Amino acid sequence: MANGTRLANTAWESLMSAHAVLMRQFAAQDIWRELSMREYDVLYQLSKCPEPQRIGELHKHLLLSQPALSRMVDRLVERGFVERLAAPEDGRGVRLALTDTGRDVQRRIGRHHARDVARAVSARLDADELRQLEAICRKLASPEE
Amino acid sequence: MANGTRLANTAWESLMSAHAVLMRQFAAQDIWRELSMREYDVLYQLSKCPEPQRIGELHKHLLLSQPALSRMVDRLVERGFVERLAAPEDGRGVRLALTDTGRDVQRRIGRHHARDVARAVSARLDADELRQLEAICRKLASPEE
DNA sequence: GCGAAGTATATGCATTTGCATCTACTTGAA
DNA sequence: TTCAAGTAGATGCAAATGCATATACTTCGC
Repeated sequence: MANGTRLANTAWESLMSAHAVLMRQFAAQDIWRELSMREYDVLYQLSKCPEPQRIGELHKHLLLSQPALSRMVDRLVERGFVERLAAPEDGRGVRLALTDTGRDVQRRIGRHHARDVARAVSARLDADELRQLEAICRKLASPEE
Repeated sequence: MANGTRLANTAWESLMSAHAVLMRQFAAQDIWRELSMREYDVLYQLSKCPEPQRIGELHKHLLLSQPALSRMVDRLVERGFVERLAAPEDGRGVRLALTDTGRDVQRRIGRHHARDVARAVSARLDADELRQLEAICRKLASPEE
């Protein structure tokens, strides 16, 4: 294996590993009664957009198949957290918006989760490292040049 | 939200996002015919240990519930990639080992996957950034001090 | 405009997952 | 020893997931 390949793979593996360790730690917290982590993820993504968001757009940010997301939205709608709206320019499309209840739940759980994230991450990295990590991950997530 | 909290959360979110973007990209590759990514992950973890590994140990490195892992092992055993061995000092325990076939499959797919990882990651980060990322993620994955 | 090809989302169905619980074994204290 | 409490892993069952495909719309070349 070429050295560049090894370096890239080692870095990726350590990222995967950090992801797994922390996800496991967050999942163990007792804040996921009302919403599973995946459901929270959907509500969180929606909470970030001022405008109702297209399902396809939402899908890009989640590790779920499109049909699984479609059905997850079914459930969230049924539970009154999300509503489906028609897309103005595309008759096939659907836009999703948080309901007031949905926004409340997201905020409440988000507050606890953010605290857990800050605790876990800040216990291991200092501010400089956090800034470096963010910059590097931002590049990693950017479209390939 | 305190600044430290925000910084930590922003960094974590960018890591999540990088993880999602790249996982999606890797999943789209046409190399997962014989093994799903999750199955590959199990075989890969096993391939790293010279000794047969305990299920509980394996479980720590995977984002799967214990029962889901137990059944995944069932399937991998049935397909001839893994074998279950008794644990020498614990009658409840099970140790897992790759079969020769399992090792072959893991290596074959691993070769392709490593190439994809190197391509994707190296297109976005230079060697210095890779080393920083690895160091930081290693700290992140370390047990809390 | 019109039909073929393309895209956004939904649905049918088999498989996989997680939660609760069970079994079998180990440990530790009296 | 013996037995209560603890741990490793397996199993029953309902719910969530992915794959293939259907449906409803849009777009593009003619």
